[in-house]
Order: sequence, then C-alpha cells, then structure tokens
Amino acid sequence: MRLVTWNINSVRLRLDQLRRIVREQEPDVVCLQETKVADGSFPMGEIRDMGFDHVMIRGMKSYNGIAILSKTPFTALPGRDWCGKQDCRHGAIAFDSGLEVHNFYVPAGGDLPDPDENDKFAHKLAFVDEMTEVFSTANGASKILMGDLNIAPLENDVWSHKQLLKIVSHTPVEVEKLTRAKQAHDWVDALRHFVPADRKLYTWWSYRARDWQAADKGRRLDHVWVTPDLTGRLEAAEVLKEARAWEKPSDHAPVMVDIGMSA
DNA sequence: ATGGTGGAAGGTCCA
Repeated sequence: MRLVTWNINSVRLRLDQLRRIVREQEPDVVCLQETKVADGSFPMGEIRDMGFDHVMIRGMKSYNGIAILSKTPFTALPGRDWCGKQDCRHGAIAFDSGLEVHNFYVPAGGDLPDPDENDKFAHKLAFVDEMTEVFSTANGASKILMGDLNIAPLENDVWSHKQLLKIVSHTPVEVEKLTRAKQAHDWVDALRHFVPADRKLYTWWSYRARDWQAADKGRRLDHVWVTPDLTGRLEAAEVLKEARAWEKPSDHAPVMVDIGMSA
C-alpha cells in the first residue's frame, strides 16, 4: 500500500501537479493539506478522474482544509473540533482491515514563539497537546498518521539547529510537545526509519529564498508516523523533492510511504 | 534587523 501526504497549498491551483504525482507514484491513498477550498467548490470530478472514487473532504474558504483520497472504500471516523475550533485541520478514516489513516494540518503558529504574546503560537501548542491527549487514550488499531505537523523535531530536520532555535517550527517548547505526542501512542517516524538522524532531511523550502535549491535552507515539517505493529511492514519512505522544483510549486514536497499489506 | 514570495481574496490575512 502506497500513501502520499502533501501540503498542496491550494488543490485547485495544482491539480495538474497532483495528476503527475498520481501518474508517477500510483499511490493508493493521498492526504492533502491546505486545500484552501470550501467543500462545495472542491474539484471532486477531477479527483475521481484520477482514480480516487472514495474521498473525504473537510474544507473551508481560503484557509486550511484537508482531503483524503482513496482508491478503495473506507469509513469516515468521527470528526473533532480541535481546540474548540472548526478550522478543518484533521480527518480520519478506517479501511475494512481496521487500518486507520489520520491526516493532520497542525497550525503554523505565526512568527513570535511566545504563547502569551501570540495567539497563533498558543493555538499551535494547545493543538499538539490535544494530539497527545487524544492518542494516549486511542484504540489499539493499526494507524498511520501523516500530514503537515509544522514542527521540525530533530537537529537535522533543519538547515541550522542553532539558528532556528528561536524560529517557530523548531523552538524547544514545540519540539518537546511534538515528541510527547509521538510517545503518547508509541508512534514510529517512518521517514527517519530509513534516513538516519545524522543526515539532513527536509520536506519544505520557503518561497522567499532567491534560489531555494542553492541555499537549501529547508525544514522537515511533514511527517509520516505509524503504530509499532506496522514497523516491520515499512518498505520505503521518501521525500519527493522533485515536485518542489516544478513550475508554480507548493512550498512543501510530497512525502511517500510504502507499507506491505499481508493478505 | 529586515524582507524576501505565494495563495485566496478582491481587504488583507495567512503561510
């Protein structure tokens, strides 16, 4: 089973790029974040034409929004108003096998890393705390959690650990909370299962760099976590960096994972 | 210390 997660930064603007990813990677499941479209305006016909007959969308006008695209049927799991907001940052499904897929778009958190001065940062911290709560009491089903978590936890998940310690996405308080959330359900980091922690690994490069490839000041904001029972079935995990170099790209690269499915 | 770019808007907000 192949899954892809991608912060697409407007699904309507990048349908052609999504088609290319689907054609080249042939994923069974795609989790999108920042679809930026209300449900009534979601390009459902185009998505079905790509081979995804089963789609969950949770969108709003202009901001946020997630979608889960699947070639096989699933059951939608109950939604949740994270932090008491209806801001379309999570969706979850279960396949007939019992396997659950959770798609997350964690708040970016604004610029100032102080929850007392910056409501967006406070929201981000509260959101990750709620992830810890929810999954510490979750059922024992096999699960895949993927999406834009907007936090780069390891030193080599950013281009300069020292220079980003006060930059939102890599501050110690966020990293600590994400680490706690990961431990709360014994999640396994699928990308780092294949790429050792001493190697740089990024999924996002800012639009604001003059030459993003030359500068290579990236961060690993997008993640794939699996429950421990799936660890032995991890076959591959990879950042599809080439998509960041396409014309009119998202600032995030897609991340792909292959999981062997026993009969 | 600042600003750099991009998307959805059709103001500005958000990333």
